[in-house]
Amino acid sequence: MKLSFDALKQQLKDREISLSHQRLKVLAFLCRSRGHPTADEIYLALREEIATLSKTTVYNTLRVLEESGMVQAIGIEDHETRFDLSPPDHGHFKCLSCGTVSDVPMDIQALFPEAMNHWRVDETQVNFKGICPDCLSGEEESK
Amino acid sequence: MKLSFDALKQQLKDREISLSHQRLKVLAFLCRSRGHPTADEIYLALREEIATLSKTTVYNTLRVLEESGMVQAIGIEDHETRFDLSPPDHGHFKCLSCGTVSDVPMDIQALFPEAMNHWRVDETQVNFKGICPDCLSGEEESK
DNA sequence: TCCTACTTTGTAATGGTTACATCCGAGAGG
DNA sequence: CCTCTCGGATGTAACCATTACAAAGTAGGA
Repeated sequence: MKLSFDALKQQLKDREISLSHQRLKVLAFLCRSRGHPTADEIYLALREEIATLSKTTVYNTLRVLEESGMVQAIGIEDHETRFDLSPPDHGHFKCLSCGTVSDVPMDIQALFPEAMNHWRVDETQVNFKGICPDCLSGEEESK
Repeated sequence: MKLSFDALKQQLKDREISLSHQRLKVLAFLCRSRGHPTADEIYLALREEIATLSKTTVYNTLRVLEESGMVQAIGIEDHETRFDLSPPDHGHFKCLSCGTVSDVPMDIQALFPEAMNHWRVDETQVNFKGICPDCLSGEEESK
């Protein structure tokens, strides 16, 4: 369900964000990344491609992408922000056992109560925590 | 819709958590607090009553209360955890203008997709961000 | 009173994130 | 080519909420 890299490049152009080498790399990594990487994971992975990459650049880039609406910061964890490229039409589930963060398909746009129509909602996040099927079956086996 | 302080004290007893002076004070503060205070706000407020209060104690207490299920940690902000005493039958809304965090009544228990019945869900959080009515009307006036 | 376990306290460390000063590199204009 | 300019990239240092740890206090039981 991810957008293609070329489509993302076009989005950058449309928003008049210059397509620097580093920004394209961060975007490409988010594009091919299955999970929801942290800033540090992005930094460590891209460092192999760009030896001079700075962590500040990763944070700067993520902030630019977030402000432009192309990337969403997920606050499902206590001391780490994860980043998601997908359009915000789903929730997130964090497994407390293995730590994986998965997508949960659902219509999060329809959640805000209509009765509160005097509020302007810019962003909606739905976060679940629990145990994923893999870890659940593992627990049963170990009994 | 908050629980009474006495009911909370009884909950502590039921869970075999000793009712130390500091823990009762933290609980009482959460009880009479309208908003969703941060650990630091709790610390600063209670410091006037307990001069020797340590920040570590506040964090320890909040962790005990959270693990017992009496308090919920809200991760709606980037670098600050807020704490909520109320039962988890509502979402939260953070105003990006004034920073207030409000309750949003809704049935968050029914959110998880039935199709994912192999997942064990322990916790659900729904976080909205946007502009509250007060700030919206303020913006209009300033035009 | 002594013993033991639990709680509180204060300080030091941790670690993700940001501020800031500096450096680089591409494009504009000469 | 040269130089000027400006946005982006870099690295270091700082920030700050949170946690680890060790020491000191406290309550209850024998």
